[in-house]
Amino acid sequence: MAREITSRQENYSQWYNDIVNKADLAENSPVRGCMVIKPHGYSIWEKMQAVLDKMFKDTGHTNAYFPLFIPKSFFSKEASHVEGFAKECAVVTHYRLKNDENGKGIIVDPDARLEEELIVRPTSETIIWNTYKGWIQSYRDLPILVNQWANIVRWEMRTRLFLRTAEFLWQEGHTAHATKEEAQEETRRMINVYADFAENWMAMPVLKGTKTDSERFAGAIETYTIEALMQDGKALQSGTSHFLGQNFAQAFDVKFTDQSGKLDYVWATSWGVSTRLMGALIMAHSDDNGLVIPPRLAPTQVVIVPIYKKDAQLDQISQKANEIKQKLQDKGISVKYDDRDTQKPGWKFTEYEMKGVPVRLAIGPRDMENGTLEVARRDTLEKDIISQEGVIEHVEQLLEDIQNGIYQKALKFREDNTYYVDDYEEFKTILNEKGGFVWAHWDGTGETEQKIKEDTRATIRLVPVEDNPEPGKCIYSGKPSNQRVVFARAY
RNA sequence: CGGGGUGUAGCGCAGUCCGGUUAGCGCAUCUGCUUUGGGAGCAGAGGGUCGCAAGUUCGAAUCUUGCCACCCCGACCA
Repeated sequence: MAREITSRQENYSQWYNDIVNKADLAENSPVRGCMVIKPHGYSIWEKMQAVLDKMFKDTGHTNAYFPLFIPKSFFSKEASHVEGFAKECAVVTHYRLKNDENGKGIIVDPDARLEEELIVRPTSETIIWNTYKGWIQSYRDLPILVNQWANIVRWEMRTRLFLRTAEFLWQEGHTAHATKEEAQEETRRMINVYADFAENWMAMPVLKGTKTDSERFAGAIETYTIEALMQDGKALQSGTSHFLGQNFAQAFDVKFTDQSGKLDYVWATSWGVSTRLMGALIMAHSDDNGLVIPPRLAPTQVVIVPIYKKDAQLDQISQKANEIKQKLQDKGISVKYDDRDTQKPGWKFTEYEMKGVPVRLAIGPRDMENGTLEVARRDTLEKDIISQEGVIEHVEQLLEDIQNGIYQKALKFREDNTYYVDDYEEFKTILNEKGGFVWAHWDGTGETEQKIKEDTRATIRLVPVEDNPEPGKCIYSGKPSNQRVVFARAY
């Protein structure tokens, strides 16, 4: 069989592209930097959405929707926010096309220039806080706990499917609170929701912490992040939660009267995860045979493939397969019975392997005689012959084992690629030759952070939030350091 | 936006240096027969503005100029 997926060892980024392609997740579109998310890829995203949405609802949030377009003037109201996003905004300047008088086809009508140009949202803080101004007068109006599922546009120079595209899908939570403490608590609550999702659903271990000044969200006081380690030793920021202080309330003049009758600005948070999680999912678990999806996010958890020569055999096998399918579905397991006669069994095996279906059952004439079937697990590629009698319980257990197994595998990988380093030369060597997370002391200055970045291309992924930080000496400057921070090269 | 590379059938490529039959090959597609426990075999068939535009020439996929797109490596970023 021809090897169609480039191995990770040979060319990691080609491997990634091959997985996206062969697993039918997404493809490039005619529009530069934008992607078409294909049905299989979108199904996985929908599973993620469903789980996250429930988690948001369970923590008291409600969905709403704000416009795609933001008046340009809104942007200039929060200084650091503008600075952060200005360079990557798409701008709508006209509202009409017309036929060119010189016969050159459709052109932008120069008479249809917008009085105020519109920004295609790169994030929605400004339009939301402009709106919240009208919603909030009193402490009785607070908190506001709103989330929206939306697309946003950030005009990126270099794009990669899922990891960085000009347009992407995400959710953005935007909350308003009466007190600083409550907003800070919300910020931490949501980063914990993300960590919970990453670990228990995506089976992807993450580190939690805060961002340094240079890596912080434009307009935030504090940014919390979850960072995962990919198989090539690079970190991937997988979700962020921001404590915005009163920055946006001040910019948009959103005040409320508190219980003592005093007027104050409202406290804010925002938090988001995006279709980038798809990239994380791929690079956390997949192998040289294709995608590996954690069972809890797999659109199809079990596929049943019949093997037969004669139609009579197929009828018999189908009866058994449908029976098993029904029983599995009764347990809440999603099952596909693939009885297409247009593809051969071997073809189907490879196909579902590339697409990452966690469990495959195969039933052939021999099985029908023996009362058995073949069960194959995607993560380890192990195959077993089991009795048809115990198949339901076996599959239920197997799905749990796979979910747990790939988490443990990813965790072990992270542990094997985590280093504690106190010597700068060793620090550089590790980042150059191995990658991974490097815990090292840092003097807390932007200068040092910048120098290390120039030297090694590694950035501070996060500053761990620790109760009893261990002080030391900065790996670069030798100056005193409060605690170790986590360095890595990142996506 | 810098450096490198590539645009030829749905996909992957050869042909381009050195211009010259009807532009090929593999995979995929379609038809037929045989097959079916890890991407089946044989036979046949269909499918092309050679990225776009202009130029040189009797003649351009091939040479010249300009443009566009995509990929890889940097800078910037979720």
